Amino acid sequence: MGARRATISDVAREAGVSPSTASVVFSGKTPVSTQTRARVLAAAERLGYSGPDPRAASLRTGRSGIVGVVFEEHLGDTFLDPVKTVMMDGLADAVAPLGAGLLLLRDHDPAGVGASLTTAPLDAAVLIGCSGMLRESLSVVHTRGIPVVVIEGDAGADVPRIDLDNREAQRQAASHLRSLGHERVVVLSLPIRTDWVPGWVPETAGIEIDVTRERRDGARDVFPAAPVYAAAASSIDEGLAAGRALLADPATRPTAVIAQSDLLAAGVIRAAEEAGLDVPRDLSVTGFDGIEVDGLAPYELTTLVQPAAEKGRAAGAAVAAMLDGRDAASIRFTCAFREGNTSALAPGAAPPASGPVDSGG
Amino acid sequence: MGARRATISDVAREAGVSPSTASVVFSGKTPVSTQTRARVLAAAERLGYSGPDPRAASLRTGRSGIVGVVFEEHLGDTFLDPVKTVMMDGLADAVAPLGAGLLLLRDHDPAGVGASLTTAPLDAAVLIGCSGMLRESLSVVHTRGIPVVVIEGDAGADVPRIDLDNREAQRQAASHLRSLGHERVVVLSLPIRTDWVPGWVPETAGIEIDVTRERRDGARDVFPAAPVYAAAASSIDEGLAAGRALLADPATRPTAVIAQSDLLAAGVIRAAEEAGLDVPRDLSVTGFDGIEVDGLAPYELTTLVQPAAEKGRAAGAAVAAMLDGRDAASIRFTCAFREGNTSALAPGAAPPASGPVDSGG
DNA sequence: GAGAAACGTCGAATCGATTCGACGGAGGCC
DNA sequence: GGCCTCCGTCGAATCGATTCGACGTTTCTC
Repeated sequence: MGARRATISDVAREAGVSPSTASVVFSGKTPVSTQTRARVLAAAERLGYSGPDPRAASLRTGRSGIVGVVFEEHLGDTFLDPVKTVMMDGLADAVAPLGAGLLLLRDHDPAGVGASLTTAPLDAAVLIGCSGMLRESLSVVHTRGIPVVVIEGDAGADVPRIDLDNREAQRQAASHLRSLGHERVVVLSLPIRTDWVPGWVPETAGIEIDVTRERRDGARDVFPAAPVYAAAASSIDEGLAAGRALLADPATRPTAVIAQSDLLAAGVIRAAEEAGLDVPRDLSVTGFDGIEVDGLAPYELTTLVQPAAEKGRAAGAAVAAMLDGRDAASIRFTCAFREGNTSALAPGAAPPASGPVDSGG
Repeated sequence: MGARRATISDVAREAGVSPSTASVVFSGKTPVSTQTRARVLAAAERLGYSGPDPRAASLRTGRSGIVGVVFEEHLGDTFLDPVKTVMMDGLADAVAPLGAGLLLLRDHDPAGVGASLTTAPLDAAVLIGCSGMLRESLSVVHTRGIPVVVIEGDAGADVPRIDLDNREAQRQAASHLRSLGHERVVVLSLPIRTDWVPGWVPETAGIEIDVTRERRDGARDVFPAAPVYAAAASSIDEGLAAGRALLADPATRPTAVIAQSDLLAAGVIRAAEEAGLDVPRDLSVTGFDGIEVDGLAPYELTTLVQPAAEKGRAAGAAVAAMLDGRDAASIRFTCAFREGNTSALAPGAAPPASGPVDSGG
């Protein structure tokens, strides 16, 4: 009954060796004779000892084998986004060899309690696209002296970051549309800040979320006057709702929509179908991300393929480096333009003189 | 530079109090005079002390604030399944008030290293549908003396489990189909074991995965001779591939497919469309889960709606209870039958005498 | 055969905080 | 005014493992 769990000292005593020797048997950091090892293991078996207590070990070694991943949203919302899912997978792969696991953290802790950056035993932290609370999270992590890497966000000079050439990539898609003769183009953007209600973005409004701003800028490089309609999230449903709004008035209807995510683009295509428009004949739509959107067949989005898994892996590698005492470089990944069948000549436009776009090669 | 991080003793010394008092200021477990608190906080501020080291605290208290969630698959595969995603969300909600976070763990650790059940500082563990490694995981957890909850899996008598009335629910859908006159019915099942290659399941084959077996049994209660074709995973793509196989030969083609997940069902519907069949006129399809399948409109699946978020929350509640020293009861949730527009009278069948099914009320 | 190197084991210090019984002083009661 | 209570603070023990220099033995080398 009152059976306190066995400790390594108990095992050592049972095996007739010192605690240090027993410890070494489990950690393997120092050679131990075969018979000693066997004796210790047998003693452990007898006592039902299942290896060193991770809590005690982590106090001594200063390592817990835990990498925190900080999201700003509900987990459910996060994992609805295939890009994040794939990225997490890459991240998990990359930290596994470190002997580390991923701890899910929300930086906007509703209750005030809850495992958080402040109280979790972390070796390192990965912040994902948290533009809002980013500064706050960073300062917590910083005063705790925990290595940190940021994916898709600006964290200041000395924090390695992993991001994309959002602006350049989006510019490429926009050029593609321009070369197809499009002029009435609308940008359907991701939220411009957290808790954004879908709608047109006033020119005077600041765009707090980096990704959104960068992609918008890329589109504006080509279409300086393109209005921006921001959705509340990246999903087919949001895209559908936004698409309905954008396509409602035939008089002002755009000939092309530059969506900032594939899911939004898919929603716009559905909205177009609803409105009796043919994609791409009546409306061109471009996406962003390059994921497989279920249920979109036979459409293949014209989109920018981002290396999501690579991003995750790079973040993991950066964490590994910092844990090793080396310092990690920031990495900027490049998206690949992929032409699908959702973009075509603008209605009434003449075919372009040259190739449609500087898409590759 | 050699700036060692400040400890609580440093803070105490700086504030002119004892370490115990300083500790209490941060934990709030004992009343402290306002001025003492202020002095300690000021000292902490001065020294850049960001609160007690979680590692040390967890050694002393025996609590780490971490709940492990064990999957058997790749994270990416797991989160592809909306049911799991939603469940995780419920779980996250339920453990947050405990001050706990979720640590993602794969029980089948490829490298042998990697944070695992054995080495992570866990307060409790939640095992999800891991039928294969389940026993092994359980024994690890058990010798470590960690409370554990199992979702969708049999873990023996003294482990609380959260699951569904899979068999009864599936039987309900099958009855529905029978009452519509269907006789040539095929079960499109989830994998029958890990690493399963899609194909017909021989009658002699054992079904290792509980969910798969229970749902099959439910279907067999109504259609004892229904053949079973098992997919390799729950996804639209897998459903599509399976659907193609099932519908290939017009001579043997079923009039109804009982799919064990909504995603599989969606894939079958796509396959039917490809084959020029009308759903539900030529083919009825039922799903399981009751999630929103993107891109399936205008179809609304006839399916069994399971309370996924509730399951997660229940698991969290069970964990909370066990951490409190109470013991947690097993819970079996009930699915709700929902008739959509993907099931109809079997081709050439007479309308049923009574209502179509004992669906509710 | 003497000295050196190699190998395995041991001791003792240490990681940083928490906890609980003890203790001292201030205020209340009779 | 003396005694009792209450409240806040302090000491010291403890949580369980790791680490590294020291210390025999044994084996190898010249």
